[in-house]
Amino acid sequence: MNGSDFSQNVYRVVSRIPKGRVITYGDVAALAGSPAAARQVGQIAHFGPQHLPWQRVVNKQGGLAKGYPGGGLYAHRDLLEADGVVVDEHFCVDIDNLRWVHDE
DNA sequence: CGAGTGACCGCAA
DNA sequence: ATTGCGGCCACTC
Repeated sequence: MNGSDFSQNVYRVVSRIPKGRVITYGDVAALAGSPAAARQVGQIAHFGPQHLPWQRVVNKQGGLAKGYPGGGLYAHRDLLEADGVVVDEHFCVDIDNLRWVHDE
């Protein structure tokens, strides 16, 4: 039906991320239907809709996006803290504790 | 339409 | 621990 269900799926998953929670690119990709398309999630985040909370999407290490607009990690960090997420001086979040798994 | 690039992940050496 | 490679899909040249 659509030329890119994957993108549509990603939009749906990301838009469902609760505030104060984070998710990994790999998890978004897996929920979107392609567990190995984590890379694509980043591409969609950059070219996709800007009204989605991409700030809650981080990598497996809990590290923030390097290519984030505005100054990369600095902009990303501010947005995460605005959501109530704690970011350390190494631009890492407590992924093991805040990781959202499409359950709540 | 072909090739290169990219906000990543996982495995092998 | 680090480095290298393949894989996935969308976008730009």
